[in-house]
Amino acid sequence: MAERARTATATDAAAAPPRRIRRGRGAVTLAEVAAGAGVAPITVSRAINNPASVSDALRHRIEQAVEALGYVPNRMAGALASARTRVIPVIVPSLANVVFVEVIEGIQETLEAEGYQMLLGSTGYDLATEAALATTLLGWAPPGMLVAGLRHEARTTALLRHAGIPIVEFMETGRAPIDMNVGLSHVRAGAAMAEHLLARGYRRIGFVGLRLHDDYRARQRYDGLRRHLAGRAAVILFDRAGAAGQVGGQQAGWDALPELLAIAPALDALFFANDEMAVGALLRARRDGIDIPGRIAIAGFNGLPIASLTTPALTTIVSPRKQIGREAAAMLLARIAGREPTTRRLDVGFTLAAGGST
Amino acid sequence: MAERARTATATDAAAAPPRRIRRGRGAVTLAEVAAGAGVAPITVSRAINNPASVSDALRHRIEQAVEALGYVPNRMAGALASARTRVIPVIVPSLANVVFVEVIEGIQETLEAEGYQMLLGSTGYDLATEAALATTLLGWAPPGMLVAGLRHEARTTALLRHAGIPIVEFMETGRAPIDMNVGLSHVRAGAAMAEHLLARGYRRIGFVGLRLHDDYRARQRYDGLRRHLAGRAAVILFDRAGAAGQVGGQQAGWDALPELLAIAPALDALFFANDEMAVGALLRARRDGIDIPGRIAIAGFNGLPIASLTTPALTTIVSPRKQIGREAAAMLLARIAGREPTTRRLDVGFTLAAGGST
DNA sequence: GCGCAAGATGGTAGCGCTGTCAAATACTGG
DNA sequence: CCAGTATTTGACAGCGCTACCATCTTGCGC
Repeated sequence: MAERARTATATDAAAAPPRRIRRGRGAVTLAEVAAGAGVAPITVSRAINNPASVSDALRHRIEQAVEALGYVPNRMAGALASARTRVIPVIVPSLANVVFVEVIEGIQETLEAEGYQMLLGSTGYDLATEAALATTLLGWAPPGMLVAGLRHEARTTALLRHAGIPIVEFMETGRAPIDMNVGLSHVRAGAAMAEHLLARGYRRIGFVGLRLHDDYRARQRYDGLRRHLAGRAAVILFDRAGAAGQVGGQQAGWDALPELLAIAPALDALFFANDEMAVGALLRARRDGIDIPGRIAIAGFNGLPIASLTTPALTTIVSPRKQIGREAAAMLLARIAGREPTTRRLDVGFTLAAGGST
Repeated sequence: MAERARTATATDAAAAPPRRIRRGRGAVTLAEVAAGAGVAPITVSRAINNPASVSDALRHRIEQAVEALGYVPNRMAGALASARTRVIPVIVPSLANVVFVEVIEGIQETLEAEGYQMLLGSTGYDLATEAALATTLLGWAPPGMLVAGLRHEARTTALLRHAGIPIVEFMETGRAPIDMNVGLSHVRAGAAMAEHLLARGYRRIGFVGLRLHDDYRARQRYDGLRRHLAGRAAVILFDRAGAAGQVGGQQAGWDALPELLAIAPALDALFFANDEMAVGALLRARRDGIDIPGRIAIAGFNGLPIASLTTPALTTIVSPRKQIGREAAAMLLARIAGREPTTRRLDVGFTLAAGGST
């Protein structure tokens, strides 16, 4: 401080410039703690970030000063100075969808264990929003980043590719990830359900989704279903309208069931884009006295806990959502730590849980 | 840059100190953009943060340079220099609980509209974790903070109270908030359900929750129930064990129903801590052929969409979750902007949705 | 008791950006 | 064409912290 002042004075000669007062937010700074403890600022920094490198006596004195003054380290200053942050942005389409929430929990759990913090952003299934979000979040100079999905605007891909940090795209597997990828093949999941429905004798199958342009993973399941059934069973796609950012929900399934039965009475099975819709349909069938699977079979996707509690139990495909989150975070942390993860492309797979609904 | 070098040389005389090289993360900086566009750094800063204050020609040139170099502003440097962040931390107990997710959506929506970013932290219903989280998050020098609940450790309360920023505690109403408060009275909600059950003729009522020490809001509903029923009906509390951080779930309700009927066969109504548990119980009743409400009545809390789709429809108390989020965020933003919100204590109320389950 | 290694502490200079004020330029009316 | 004002641009310092290196203690072997 004194040094700085001297230099300034020398520069301005005897001008004695009016000392400008521009305080930060008035919070206690590390320098004040240092003054309080009678040590240099750098020592306080060390005592906080690497306690072992400071003698017991000093560390104790510093801790007392920290306590007494209520010092809270300014992470931004620290991050700026060290060019290191422990904040990792996570971009997902929506929080309204339990599926992402569970993945996030897996991520959170893993990041937290390593002392990292998650910065969450949601796009509402809009790729332009995603691009903007990616830019903003990169501005926090994160050591890595987690993004749901492999589909992005070109500029988002370019931005992330050139950010020079490890990136994990999670949820679905596919070709050409930006960097790393964890998920499952939704196309194969659709095919697996096709095989199941085929085996149980269904031949006129409807796929029911909401806003499939947004929910392109559901669309991939449909593609897998359709291709697998080609020539062996009839498939109809019902891509229903809905509010933006909303790709499921029990109400949607509840509403869909009677409408579809009216439009396409010959259908013998319905594969819903997700369990919530399927459960909605099951509940509707229960209320309206529609026999499941006698009148029509119902299947879902995700393997939510409720799927096994309905009567009949819902046939669904169980995705290891929490595992996706854990693996994605672990892979990222490995790379951040300079280690190479076991693999950069991980397919966590899925299992089909056959219930009484098909 | 040149200025700085000159000063240094003057100080060290002709020592020609070995120019120390400590680059940041190698990202493009504002200074480089400025050089590219042939303007001063501050002008680039202005062009980005307040485009109107720069002439069209320059702005255009700068935009091109930004584009060409792929410049992403370093938010931390900006925040440090201006002592202003647009990141607002939100602390919730858990993301596994839809209820908080919906509140978060309301918050997110409102913050985003004003150009603020949400930094999410979850405590796993642990107050010590909450304290640690609050400290960490304050380190980002946020302009305000949102915290779920009114119960904290003393040090958390002290920390937040002295942080000198507006704080909103949301979810429940109660006395002595740190600063502002938005929510509903869970005690009154419990009383409202008591009144409803009484009106329908139930006199032996069980309250079923999971880890009520963690889920103290559910406990408040129980307290409201118990007090309202005192002398008019018998009340039993079932505080069931469960995994940490987990205070609901359909499975829990599914498991509870037969156990409680076995333990306390004389009960004529069950008020579950939340709709998920209640729905689990309804599904179990459906599978086991237990008549609802004939054998026993079932009620829940939250007003999740599924409550109206079950057969019979679930009697529940609808909490305006998204509204809580919106109001909390709005209140905070008002204070941040220096305006005084209409009120610092907002009770958003609730409504009882009577279904066939009671 | 001395030389030297290891450990503890401190001085200095930025990290990349913006607030403040000053200078330069453009614009207006007479 | 010029003073006077409004607008645009720039120089400078510093936000709070940590990397880097220098310095000062210690402890230890001989």
